[in-house]
Amino acid sequence: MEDVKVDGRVERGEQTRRQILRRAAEIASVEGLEGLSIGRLAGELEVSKSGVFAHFGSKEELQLSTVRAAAAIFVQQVVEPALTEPPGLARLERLLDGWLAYSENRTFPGGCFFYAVQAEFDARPGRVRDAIAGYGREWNSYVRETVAAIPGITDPDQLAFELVAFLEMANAQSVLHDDPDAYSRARVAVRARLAQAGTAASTARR
Amino acid sequence: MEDVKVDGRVERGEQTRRQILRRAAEIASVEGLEGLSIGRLAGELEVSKSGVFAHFGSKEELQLSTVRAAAAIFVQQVVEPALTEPPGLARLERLLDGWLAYSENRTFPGGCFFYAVQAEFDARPGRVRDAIAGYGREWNSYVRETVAAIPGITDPDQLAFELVAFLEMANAQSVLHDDPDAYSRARVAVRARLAQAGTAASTARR
DNA sequence: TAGTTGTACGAACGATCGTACAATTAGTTT
DNA sequence: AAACTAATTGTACGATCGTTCGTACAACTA
Repeated sequence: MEDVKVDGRVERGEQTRRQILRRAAEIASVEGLEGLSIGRLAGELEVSKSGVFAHFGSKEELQLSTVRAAAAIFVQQVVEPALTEPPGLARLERLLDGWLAYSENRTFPGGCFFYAVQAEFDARPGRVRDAIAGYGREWNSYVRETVAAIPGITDPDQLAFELVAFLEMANAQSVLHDDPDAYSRARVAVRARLAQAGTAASTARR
Repeated sequence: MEDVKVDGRVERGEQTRRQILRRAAEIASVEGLEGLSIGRLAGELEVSKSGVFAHFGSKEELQLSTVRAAAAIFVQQVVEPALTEPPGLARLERLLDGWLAYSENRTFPGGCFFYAVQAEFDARPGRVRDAIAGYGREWNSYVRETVAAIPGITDPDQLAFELVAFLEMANAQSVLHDDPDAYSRARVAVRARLAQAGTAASTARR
């Protein structure tokens, strides 16, 4: 085994850091990354304000670390389960179902973390926006490639655009209007769209 | 003519108020309704902080007024042009095109005002959220009814959900990634989905 | 002309923001 | 046990937040 940390001090520090970031991601999914305040975070976690601050050195770094932490949770919750399926339609369906479950289960109390912070930072320049946009591109291209691995798909870019649109719409409607039906509408939309793409593919194959 | 305001004082006040709200809606589309600060607004408009404050009495009231002002602009920009078309497919297409133009033209510098503030307030209770949710419901039901007015449409709720999803996705992608192609993808998606609904309708009619 | 109303202003309020720095505690190494 | 190191704390700072207050002045009414 490598990387065995025997130093109890840094061990404790890393645990504190993890707790901070977990709570930070929860708060940010509801109040946004600007709504995140170091003082409030410290109060809720019952640690000192300077203790929280020392872990990151600046508010921007706290925001960036929060985004990274949320991305790790997203990958674990949505992307990794889909990787157990073989490439193709099965993996795509698992991916989309996983996303809807991730949103519906309120992995983050405010619904999808990235929906919230994307809308918050999409129009203001800076490192936080760049990080969010980077993860967004990664997610888009992962969906596109998963779609493209299905035989007979003609326009994976277009199809990925539409599928992701259904997911985000479900999240938005559910959180804003407390409407659980949004998810079933998204599932209906996904199923119909994939069926359409499937028949188009088999028609083109003739 | 009714409502003739001859009082130059309130006339001047209303004009100031309009200027404040126009700028407030612009700022909020980029920085959010919480990013709106009375001091900053006063600074940019070169009026006093207390002058701005006096118009609304509280920050929450300023936010509510800003939402109402943005809604009026939205209606004028998107809803009203569609009303010149007769109910049916023509009106729906005009409505969706109008929405995409409203977003693409950056009527608000941060893209669609309601996309921004919806994501900001969707998970926190209060009067601002209620107002935003109310306008969201109005918009959804207006799209649904416009869809339902097309002969042969079977599930207007589902179709409206999908169409609005394409619009919001285009706005989100365009603003975050500076990707103008997002709008053409949305237009492709809308056209294909309407064609699909149309053929389903004519098939069912046989 | 005298009195009243409405808008805008400047100054100040307590609270909270992010940040800085020295002191302290806990754990590791000699 | 002493020296050292890393995590955490307490105190303090300047800036900005929303809000309150008394005032100035223009515009209306009588």
